[in-house]
Amino acid sequence: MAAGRRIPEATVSRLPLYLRVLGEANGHIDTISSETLAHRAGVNAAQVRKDLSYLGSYGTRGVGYDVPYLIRQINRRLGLDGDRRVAIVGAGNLGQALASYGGFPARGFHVVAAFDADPAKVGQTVGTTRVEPVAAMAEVLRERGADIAVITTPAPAAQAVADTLVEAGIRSILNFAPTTVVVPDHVALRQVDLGIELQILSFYQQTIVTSVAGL
Amino acid sequence: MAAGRRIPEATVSRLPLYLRVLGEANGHIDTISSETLAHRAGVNAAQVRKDLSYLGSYGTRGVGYDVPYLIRQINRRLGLDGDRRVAIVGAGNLGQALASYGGFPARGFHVVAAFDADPAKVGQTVGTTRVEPVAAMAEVLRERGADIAVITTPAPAAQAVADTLVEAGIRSILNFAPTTVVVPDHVALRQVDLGIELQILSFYQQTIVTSVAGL
DNA sequence: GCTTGTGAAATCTTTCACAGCA
DNA sequence: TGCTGTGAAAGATTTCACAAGC
Repeated sequence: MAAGRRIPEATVSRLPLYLRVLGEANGHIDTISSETLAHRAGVNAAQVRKDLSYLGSYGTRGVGYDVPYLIRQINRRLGLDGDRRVAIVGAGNLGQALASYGGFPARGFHVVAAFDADPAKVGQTVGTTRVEPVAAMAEVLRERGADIAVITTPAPAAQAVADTLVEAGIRSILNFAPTTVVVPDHVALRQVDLGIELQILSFYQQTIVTSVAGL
Repeated sequence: MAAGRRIPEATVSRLPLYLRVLGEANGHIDTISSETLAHRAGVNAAQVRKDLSYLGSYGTRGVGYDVPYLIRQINRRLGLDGDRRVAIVGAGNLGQALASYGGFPARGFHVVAAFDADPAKVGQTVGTTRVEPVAAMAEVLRERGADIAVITTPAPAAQAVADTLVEAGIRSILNFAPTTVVVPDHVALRQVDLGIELQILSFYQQTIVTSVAGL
């Protein structure tokens, strides 16, 4: 295979999962086999080897993969080596949960702004930032150089918020509002719907250990 | 194809998405074509037809699918016709966000219990229930007949909580804690990791409109 | 005429199995 | 000897394209 190849989508969706397992192993062990990594990630060892082979030949036969080195390679290939600046729109419970979520800084995601339409919320502190009024969004986003926006507003507000974000130059949006938003083609959008998670869980009443997303 | 067949996993993961689109259309239109449904769900029309064909032949040629009827059929096939009783463990911001999330009752998910280890939180009201102490978990779960548990605790507490839930007879667990928990084979587990969502979003800086989960 | 339902083709993904190297 | 890297086989999923039915 070798380093230059385009990575299949299915592989991309598993790499962050490997990253999590590797992060947990890092410091405890120097080297990890495809077998162990696969077991902890809940997938097949051949799959791990094939997935990693799309990045290049970073393992050592007879030994395994060097943990910190592999972490760096995956991060690099996923474009996660630099830091990302995240803005949260909607300072309700979910917005606050995300703003103060400790796992973000460790992965290079920094919450640089939070917004809310409710004047009572403006000025409050969530995580490490102050809540700003939605009216100031375009200006604040530009000032602080936000890369990614997370929508945690009620459904009726979501589309208008998305429009404003796109106008302000945001290129990646993670939408938690329980409604679909429409964005232009150059914007990456991921819709996270917990209702759907619960429905799928209900359907699979039997052992389906699947890592889906990643709080 | 016809009704009796086993539904492919990929189809199962899309049915709740169709359900959401259909729910939004219901009341506005009587009938929907595979084309329209596909467009709103962000997938291909042939895919919608193939997916729905696993449920049986519920469409009408030249017309489309009857919206309320199709909703009932999908719900029935996913085993979502009855109500589900949900318990939330961890009454922090995320737990509170879920407890008061309006989309749950509409989909038949009722939050019947909430727990927290912090004595200061016990007795508070989240959504429509009172927060109970973690020590009372087994008893309260049985009393209220919870089917599904959602873990929204900090990472270090997650495994112990999962163990208690399993002992108490819970068969489906949705885990939001940023760590993997291990459960016996008869328990359905879904791990939702927002960090992974953000990482994948960062990688696909170009138009990828994907519905993943469902808040 | 319009839209479903579905075999068949094309594509993508996973798994196997083993040669190759430390 | 042990474990990676990878072609090739097997399996799953998606897309095509069109006959069938309203």
